[in-house]
Amino acid sequence: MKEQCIKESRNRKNELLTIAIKLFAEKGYHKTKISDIVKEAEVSQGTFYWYFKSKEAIALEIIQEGQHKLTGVISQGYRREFATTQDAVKASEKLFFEIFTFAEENRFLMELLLKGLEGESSIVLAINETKFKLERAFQKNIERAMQLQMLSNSNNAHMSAALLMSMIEGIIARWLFYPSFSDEFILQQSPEKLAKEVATFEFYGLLGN
Amino acid sequence: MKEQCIKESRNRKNELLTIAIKLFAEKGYHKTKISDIVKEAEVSQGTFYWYFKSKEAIALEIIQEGQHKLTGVISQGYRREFATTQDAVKASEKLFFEIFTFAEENRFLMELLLKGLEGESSIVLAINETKFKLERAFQKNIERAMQLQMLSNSNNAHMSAALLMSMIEGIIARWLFYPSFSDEFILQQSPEKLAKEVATFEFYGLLGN
DNA sequence: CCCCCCTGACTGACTAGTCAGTTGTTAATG
DNA sequence: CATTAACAACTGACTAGTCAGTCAGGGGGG
Repeated sequence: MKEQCIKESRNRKNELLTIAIKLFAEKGYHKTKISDIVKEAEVSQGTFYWYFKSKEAIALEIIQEGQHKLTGVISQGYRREFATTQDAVKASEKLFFEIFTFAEENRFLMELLLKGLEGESSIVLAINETKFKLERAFQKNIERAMQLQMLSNSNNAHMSAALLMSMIEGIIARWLFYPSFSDEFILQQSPEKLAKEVATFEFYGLLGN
Repeated sequence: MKEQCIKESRNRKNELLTIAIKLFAEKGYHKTKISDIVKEAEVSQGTFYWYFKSKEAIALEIIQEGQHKLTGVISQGYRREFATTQDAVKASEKLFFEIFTFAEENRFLMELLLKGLEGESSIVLAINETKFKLERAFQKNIERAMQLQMLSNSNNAHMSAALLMSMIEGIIARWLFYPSFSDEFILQQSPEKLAKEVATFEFYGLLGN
């Protein structure tokens, strides 16, 4: 009975979270009213404030959940041992594939993390922290590859990580959030295809392949 | 006298525009109040509405001005004739240098164009249009290089343009808008250095150079 | 006297957050 | 078994603050 109660309440909270993620992503933080959220959840406004201290609080909870999930995805991708260039490209491709798949499955969450939420500064901070962690993971990976002599030491890991992260961000944004933006080309691609394109570009640039 | 009058009024309008650009970039669209803008311009709120129909209107005017300026910068960069790879890299570098310099000189405007303004949908639309035009210019450039046999036809101009644009966006954002983000590394770079790094990566990827 | 530029107090809509009260369930007590 | 208490989950009308946009009026040049 008690179990039942707790379970029920968990669901309520999750319902609210899910709806909030969707609405924030669709309409933006400011344009999403608490009244919109509770209307869609079919609860009263008071109920919202039973589960969340404020509008800012629910946003932060969303971001933190997202950060946790995302870091889980990329933490798999750390390089451990030497590999051939071929293997390295394949490994990158696999990591990108996983990121793109995650993005596709968590479209709204991803939209929030990448677009930014434009809310209170605490929210912006939390989002930047998430991006920062991701970028650092890429950087570590590149540094490791340099140590292992897989990449020339003339590479700048910081810069390359930033460029890589930018590409991933940009492709996901064009792919998922801006239909009608890139002439519907990127829109139609599968995660596999996108991962392959990005990984190839990452290693070989315009001239290679 | 009339000249004088018109000139004066032009100045007022420009003052308001400049201040609005700065505040929108610094605090975001929603957090910038009309009262903030007029306070800094030392005019009354009524004056603002003498020059602009609404808050949305001033934002749109800002975006459109920015779009015009920016397209001016990149329209120089169109490729006309065949060049060696070396020359192509140099040309890219020069274009990026110009874009980065423009960004540095128009920091706030650039921040608005890249970060997005999160305002009314008409504003978002105008911004996306601007980005779209830029990306198309890159694409045209790449296609031209392919026609001229400077690049392999296995390149995907659409995709490459998107990746390139993403890199530029990302680097500018890290460089100008997020101090403390990238460990102060990118922050300290000159436009020349950044242009060189991006151009190298563009052509050679991680493996090259 | 008109018109351009400007004033700033005011209004009205909007919305995050509150609160007094309701319901239903479990637990303790006599 | 009835009674009481306690509490968690929920309700929705209400408040208080915010802010885009208005308007009646004022000066000064032509």
